[in-house]
Amino acid sequence: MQYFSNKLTQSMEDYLEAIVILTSKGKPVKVTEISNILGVKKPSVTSALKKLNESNLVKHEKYGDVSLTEEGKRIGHEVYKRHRTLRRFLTEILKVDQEHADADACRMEHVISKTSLEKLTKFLDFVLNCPRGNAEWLKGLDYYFKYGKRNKKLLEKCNRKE
Amino acid sequence: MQYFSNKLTQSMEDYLEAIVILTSKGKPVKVTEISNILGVKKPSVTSALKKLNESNLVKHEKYGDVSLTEEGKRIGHEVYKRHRTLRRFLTEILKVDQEHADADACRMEHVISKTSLEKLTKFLDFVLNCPRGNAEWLKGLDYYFKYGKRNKKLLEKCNRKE
DNA sequence: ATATAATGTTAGACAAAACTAACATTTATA
DNA sequence: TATAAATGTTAGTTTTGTCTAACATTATAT
Repeated sequence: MQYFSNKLTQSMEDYLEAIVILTSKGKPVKVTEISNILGVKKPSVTSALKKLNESNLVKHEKYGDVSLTEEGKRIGHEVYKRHRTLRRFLTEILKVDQEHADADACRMEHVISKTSLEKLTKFLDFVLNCPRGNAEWLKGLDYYFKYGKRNKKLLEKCNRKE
Repeated sequence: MQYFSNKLTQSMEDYLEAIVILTSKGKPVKVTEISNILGVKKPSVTSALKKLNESNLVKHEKYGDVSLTEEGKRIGHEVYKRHRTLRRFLTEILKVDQEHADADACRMEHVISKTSLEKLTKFLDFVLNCPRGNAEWLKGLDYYFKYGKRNKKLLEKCNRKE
């Protein structure tokens, strides 16, 4: 039995997330691919895998393929979900380009609290699955991003007495 | 002449930000206070100040008070502004409590890109300085946060043909 | 089947940023 | 003003996570 309560470092979370992503592609996960996806050299990967193996988050034998334990999977997926939520906010609400959105999500995913992430998720649920009112509102936002000022037409609608 | 293009580490940004905040209180800035505000021991502060002094971002002589150079001020204020923007989003849009909002902002401020931050700023400008339409929209969001579902009354309004 | 390429590991160096313990200086106080 | 308390520094250790160089293993291809 082991205690997993000790928080993982950002770096270790990155490794787990990368393995989740690579695993989802169906092919066996190799050190080199992790190295590429994370932009670190291979010895760094070997060393990280050793640690994660000792923490029972990763299964990896010398020269072998890499896979996740149940707990590793759980954490990796969680991190990846944080990533997707943040990226979704950045691209769909803030209209940040893919590049920046991904890079930012990749760093913020390690530091946002559970509390804030839950709220962000709700926020996205609310805004993006809306019958109609918010579509209107989002249109206004798009316009504001594009032209730096409010769309008069939409504005009038808003101001008008109901 | 010196090149400041080399990115500062998160830690060094934290020190500059802390000094900005302490400076704004009017009293001379001491090592101990920086130590308290950042939750590190005093030798860590001394050592950080030494580095920042060498990079011409901080003025600090042995046993003396701490102050910022122009460049240090510039960077420190920038970081602090990022912090405030993020906190504002977390508290005013996501309704995250002060504690979490501050902690999260404190970490995210170092990793969010300029691009995303600018968009976030615009977003807040748009949403929070709105004549009326968005106030309505925000009310809906508040309700959704509170009760986990949409307010029927507000919803009807949204759906109704205009 | 063997040489070569690709892949993976080991060992050891290094940097950042924290820490503790011990010492130095400054400030406050009796 | 002498001494205690508060404040600050130095030296040295530790942790984490990189890296390079050299070596080991596995896969590929003639």
